[in-house]
Amino acid sequence: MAEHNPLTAHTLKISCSNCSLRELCLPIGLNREEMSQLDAVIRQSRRLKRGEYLFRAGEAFKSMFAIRTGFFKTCISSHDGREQVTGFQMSGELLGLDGVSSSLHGCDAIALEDAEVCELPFSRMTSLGRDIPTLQHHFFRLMSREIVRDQSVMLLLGNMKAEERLAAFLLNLSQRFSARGFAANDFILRMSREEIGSFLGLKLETVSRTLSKFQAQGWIIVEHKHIQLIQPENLKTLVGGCQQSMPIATT
Amino acid sequence: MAEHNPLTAHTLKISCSNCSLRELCLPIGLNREEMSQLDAVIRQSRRLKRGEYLFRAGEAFKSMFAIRTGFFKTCISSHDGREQVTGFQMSGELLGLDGVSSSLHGCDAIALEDAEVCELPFSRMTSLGRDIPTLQHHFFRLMSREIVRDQSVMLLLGNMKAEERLAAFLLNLSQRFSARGFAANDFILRMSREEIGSFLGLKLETVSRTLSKFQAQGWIIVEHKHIQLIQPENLKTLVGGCQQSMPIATT
DNA sequence: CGCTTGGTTGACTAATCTCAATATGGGTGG
DNA sequence: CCACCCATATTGAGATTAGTCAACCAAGCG
Repeated sequence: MAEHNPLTAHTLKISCSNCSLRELCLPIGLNREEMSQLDAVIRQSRRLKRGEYLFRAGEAFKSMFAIRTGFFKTCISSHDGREQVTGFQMSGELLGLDGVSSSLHGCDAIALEDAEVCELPFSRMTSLGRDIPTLQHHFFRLMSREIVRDQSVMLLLGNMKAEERLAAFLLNLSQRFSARGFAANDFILRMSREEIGSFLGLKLETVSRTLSKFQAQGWIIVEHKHIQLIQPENLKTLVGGCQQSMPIATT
Repeated sequence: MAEHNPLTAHTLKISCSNCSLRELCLPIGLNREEMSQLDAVIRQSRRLKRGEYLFRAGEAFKSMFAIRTGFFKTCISSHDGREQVTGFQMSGELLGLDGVSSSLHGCDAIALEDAEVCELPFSRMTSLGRDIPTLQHHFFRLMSREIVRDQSVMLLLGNMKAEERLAAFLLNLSQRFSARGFAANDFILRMSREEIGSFLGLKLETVSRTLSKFQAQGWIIVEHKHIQLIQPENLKTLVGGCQQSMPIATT
């Protein structure tokens, strides 16, 4: 599956030693001096317990957050209480990019399990970006990647049927877990059926039914939140046709 | 309707004299010297005829484009030919922000009427951004605003019914026309029913039927592409509950 | 160990899609 | 300038999908 999968969140490649993700620095080619400047800007990590808010829609935006460990959801809510989950984020991904536009956070970010994040103060990052062009460019790319991701979700929500959405969702998680060195075909869902449904534009019953259907077909095994992909190729066939056809650079 | 309406595209506030949108420069407070630097970077405008592609998904990304006149759609297509319109852009708005992430354009941009755009070479804009912090910051805001817009569309596609989507769509157009000094309640649609449907995640027949229903209720008058909002307040009530509840800064 | 929350399943309903027939208008070429 | 044609839009009827409501079950937690 391509890296810019419909559901992939922006991958963080700027983290540094403070975040114990030092290796991810190399791709953007910072030298030792620049690395230490970056280290100086990144604040010590913050711990959250399951269910805790990292930030809420409407709060002042000062920082982005890089996830070291844990699993998050972001969501926006409408006046009458409907909630739309806009994404699920895991370690190595970045939260809060939407806050830049208005200096207010545009969504809630909630930990779905105990988590640890690094805070990246935005103004210090941008001024550092002026000294380190590769860093600045990298930031633009991260934001742009989020736009691309969102548009793929629009494709999903606008064009795909329930089964296709679920299949795309499972394959996306699979791909992201495997990119982090976890098993691609055997993982634990961190979110409820309702949250999956909200993200995919489906009701929780439909999510549940569709998972059962996949299981009945022998494609997956569902044990509560424990999912095993037995025939991921069938899921891929299902999604195949409705994926984005754009040539993708794997940068 | 709030400025960060579900469907509002990023508004361009960086244009300058080359684009004959000089007044829009002031909000970000560039001085005379900075303005002329910006002018030097912006390329002469390019004209497109209706139906022409400004860029295509997969093409090398070198520039963003500011729309001077005309009306565009952006869309992504899936392997099996389904097309998702991801947005409609009008004068003063910016196209191409999604190309930064992979150095390839992520969508097609097609003129829905004869149009004129300014080209903003990306690398020159970013290096200028390093000299002019306000400009750099403004770019981050524009990209972030696009993320916020996309997420509102996700809310729309994930949670709203056909009537709510159409109402939100009409009100959004109304608000954007009026922001440009055109009539808020009397305008011409530049796009087909099918394109509206693709954007809203509906079939063209549903779009047509829903418009007819609004007309039967006396809320609007539909004459082909000519739309008049007679009772916009009823449309607002319809959308009211499902709008984003986030406190919005009007910056 | 019972309670609460989350998940599954079934029967029914409502919304939207699909297919099809029919209009309508704009554009083009004679 | 007009007539024709094609693309676009409207409307209807029936099929299909997903949503709703409700019952039941299982798990985790105090």
